[in-house]
Amino acid sequence: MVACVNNCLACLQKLCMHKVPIFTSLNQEELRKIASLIQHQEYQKGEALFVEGALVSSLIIINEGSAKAFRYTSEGREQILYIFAEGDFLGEQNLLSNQRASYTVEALANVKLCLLAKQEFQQLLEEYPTIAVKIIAELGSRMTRLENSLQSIGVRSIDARICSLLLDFSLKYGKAVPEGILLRLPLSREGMANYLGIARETISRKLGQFENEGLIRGVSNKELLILERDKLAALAGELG
Amino acid sequence: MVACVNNCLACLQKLCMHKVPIFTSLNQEELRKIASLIQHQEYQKGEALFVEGALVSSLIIINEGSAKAFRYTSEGREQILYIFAEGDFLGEQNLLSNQRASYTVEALANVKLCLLAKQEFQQLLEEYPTIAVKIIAELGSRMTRLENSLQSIGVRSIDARICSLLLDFSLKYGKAVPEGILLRLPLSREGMANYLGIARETISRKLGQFENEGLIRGVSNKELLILERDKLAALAGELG
DNA sequence: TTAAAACTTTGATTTCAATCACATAATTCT
DNA sequence: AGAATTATGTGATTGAAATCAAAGTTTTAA
Repeated sequence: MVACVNNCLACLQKLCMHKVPIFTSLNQEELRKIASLIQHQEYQKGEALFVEGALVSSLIIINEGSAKAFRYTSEGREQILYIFAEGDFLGEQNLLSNQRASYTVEALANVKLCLLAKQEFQQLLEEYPTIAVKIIAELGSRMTRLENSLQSIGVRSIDARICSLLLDFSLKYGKAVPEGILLRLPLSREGMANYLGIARETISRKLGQFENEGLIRGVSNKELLILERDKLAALAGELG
Repeated sequence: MVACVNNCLACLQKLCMHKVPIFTSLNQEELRKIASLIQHQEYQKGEALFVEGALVSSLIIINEGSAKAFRYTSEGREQILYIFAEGDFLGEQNLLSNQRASYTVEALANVKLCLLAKQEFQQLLEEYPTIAVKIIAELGSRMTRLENSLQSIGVRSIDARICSLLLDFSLKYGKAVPEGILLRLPLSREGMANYLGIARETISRKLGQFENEGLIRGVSNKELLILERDKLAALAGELG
């Protein structure tokens, strides 16, 4: 018996539920129950998980990979609103208030998703009210992130905004190495430009400038090394 | 008896609870119960309801007046994040996830507040789980608004951003009059500049330009008339 | 493996809003 | 009311990033 339970636990560890904070209040028994309700899907890089205006019918949890959420501005530029990574969930708005998706979400790399159907999700909320509180908390922190973006996009100095972005990425995608922080960029130059609302060429130039100043070093196109984290933070204005 | 109930109902109408969507699922009996828990406060124009970093101990509902939420950018500029109006609530993050306030909130005019203490609020959530769902829904729509701001601030054309702002304001603060929409601005020129992340002088110039073009007419310093809503919307890029 | 397509860098030029400086208007205070 | 303070408007100048243009580079696909 014990062996079996251990076995099951081991198998649960691999599931998205363990990566997502909204389920942390549940015990093993409950998690197992939910696990049986979860569906899986995979998308290739570049595919849309859903598009603006869609009615999303499941809670989507990212189990592997990452995705960007964006809309088009009136100028036709793509404005990126969020980068979702492993453990993030999305689609909750559509499930709880019946709104249509307010942005398109597209895979930045191949992604594996865990899906929880609307009905099951709503039932779950009734059964475990603590989940609702967790969701409110998570939405709160997501709002804080959005507020940060809004603030940093409101900063006029583009240098500061780019530094903020690099530091942001370093927290999520960086690995400490002897020389500094090695960073695998989730976005292309164009993507970063769209995230910050600036021109692609400007990112290139600024990154080049930072490299000349010895703050960073380009390793490959998609990887860079942060050499002087502190100076970068100072440039960013200690915003985070 | 009936008279008494009517009386009580009449009195309830005046309370903030009726202005705030999170309580709409409750019946009269329940509302009355909550009403007894509510405290009142008033702030003068310019006073801070709370400052960034504070531990807010109540759910705050705006019963009259309006307030701005802002932070300082690394450049020392005030970046406005939200304008709260009658019926909006705030402070829920601090109550549910014990975070400190991530912005300062300051009265734009004299405001009357209804306060619901943390304990009572949490108890309420347990008693009426539907309130949690309402809150999630409301947070969702607030996020949508933030996303809109983020998108519109990401729009490079400043004309478009100003038009968006005017149209936004017209929905909340505008009255239809024969000539168009009469708008009492909740923010000064400087405030608008801080909301959009641009210079005060630029707002002045653009507003002047729009007036020359016949899109708007300045009535007084704080009031303006939108003459050509459609053209304004076209300039805004139909964003809303 | 090469060809094509997509992405990136770099340079030259232009544009538009920030800044500076000051005049004018509107509020607030006593 | 009148002075003081604060907010707003306008012109001149500057500067930084957008745009345009074109050459490299990397990735993808055939």
